[in-house]
Amino acid sequence: MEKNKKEVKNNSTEEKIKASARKMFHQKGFAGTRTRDIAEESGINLALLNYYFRSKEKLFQLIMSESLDEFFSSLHSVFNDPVTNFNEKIEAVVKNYVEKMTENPNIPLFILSELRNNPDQLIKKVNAKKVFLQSVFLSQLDDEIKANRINAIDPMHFIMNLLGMTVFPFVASPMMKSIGDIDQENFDTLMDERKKLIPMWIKAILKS
Amino acid sequence: MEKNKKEVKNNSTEEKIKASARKMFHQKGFAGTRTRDIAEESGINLALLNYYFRSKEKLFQLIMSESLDEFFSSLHSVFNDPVTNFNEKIEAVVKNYVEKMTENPNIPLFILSELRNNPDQLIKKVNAKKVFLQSVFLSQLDDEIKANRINAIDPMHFIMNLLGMTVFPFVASPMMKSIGDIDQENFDTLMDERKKLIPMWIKAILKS
DNA sequence: GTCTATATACGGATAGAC
DNA sequence: GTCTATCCGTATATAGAC
Repeated sequence: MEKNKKEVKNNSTEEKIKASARKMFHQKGFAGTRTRDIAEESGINLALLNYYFRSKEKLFQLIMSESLDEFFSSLHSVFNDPVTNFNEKIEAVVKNYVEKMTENPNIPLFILSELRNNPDQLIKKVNAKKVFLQSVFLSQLDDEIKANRINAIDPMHFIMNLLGMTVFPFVASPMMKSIGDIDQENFDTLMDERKKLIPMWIKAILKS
Repeated sequence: MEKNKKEVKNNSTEEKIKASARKMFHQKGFAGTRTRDIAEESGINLALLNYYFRSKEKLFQLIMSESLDEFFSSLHSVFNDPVTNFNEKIEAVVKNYVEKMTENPNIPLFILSELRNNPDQLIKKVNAKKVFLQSVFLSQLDDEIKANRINAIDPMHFIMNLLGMTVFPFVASPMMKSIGDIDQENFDTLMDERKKLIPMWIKAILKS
């Protein structure tokens, strides 16, 4: 079978380095990762890292940028999908994130801890208003409140609850496993359950 | 006025170094902090850091250990307080953590990101079963469920919701501020509101 | 494009004077 | 106890051969 561009790209040296860099940075952060680790991990020579990406810093920026995209683009597209309704959007966000983070559990903590010292990266990268404040989702939340005569909720409280319930367990997974005395398999099962439960709970909160 | 031991201790060189180390480690983590930064921050000489604490690693372990204590001891004592009831415990935990993290916003992300590579620190330090699994609080949760004939909830889901709603906004504060286009003052106001709201929402979830 | 060897800088830690 | 000066290992980055 002939290889398409994507497949070729994935096998190139450049992509191998990027894949290893992603893995290491996600695991240990910028300061905790050595370029030698990345080189070793990808089986290439250290000099090639600088040949392709110029510096550790530049390579990191690339990974960070892509990670932010991956994390926020799905939020943006779900929240602004014109065809789905309110409930469907909540279900989609939760399912989407739980599955993504089960697959790649280190992304959220990576983003949050690196953002701590460089919050500007996010501001430059993500149009906050379009992602959430002016999203289709938010007007649907408004409609929901009016239609069902339920108490208004500050959108920020709403999103904190939604992301808190969905993302926090992954950010805190070692702590959760320790507190609950459970292993990775138990943890994943719980997260799978939450795909159904969180949307339910979110609705219960709205009605309270 | 005569100074007591605590005050003297707080002014000592040793304590000044510890205070700066705490600040820097909380902000930038172990790998991101240079011993020179700590020395400069505290106005003391770099050599004194090693004189008092032997090594960066040892100093870090000390800070980490104290931070874990601070974070979990309150959880433990609230959850095992024999005189408070179920609702009071929830209110106490939320109030306690919101106030603590408003005062010192970097602690939770510090703990979580450092724990990522050394989960054992937590296991050694915190008796998971006593903090939560065998706590007075958990038996009260059981009673609550039976008495009110509400649906059972896995305790792990419960604690994930409680801590997720309470802790996550602080862990993700740069992201929350960006998404909501708010400043520190707005953020603190929201967090203050959550002291009342989260216990309410937690109850709504239980009844759902 | 890929390698080996190396320049250069940085960070943790200590020796030794005061 | 506190300082200055310095050692030494380590990490990033580059020069230059192939």
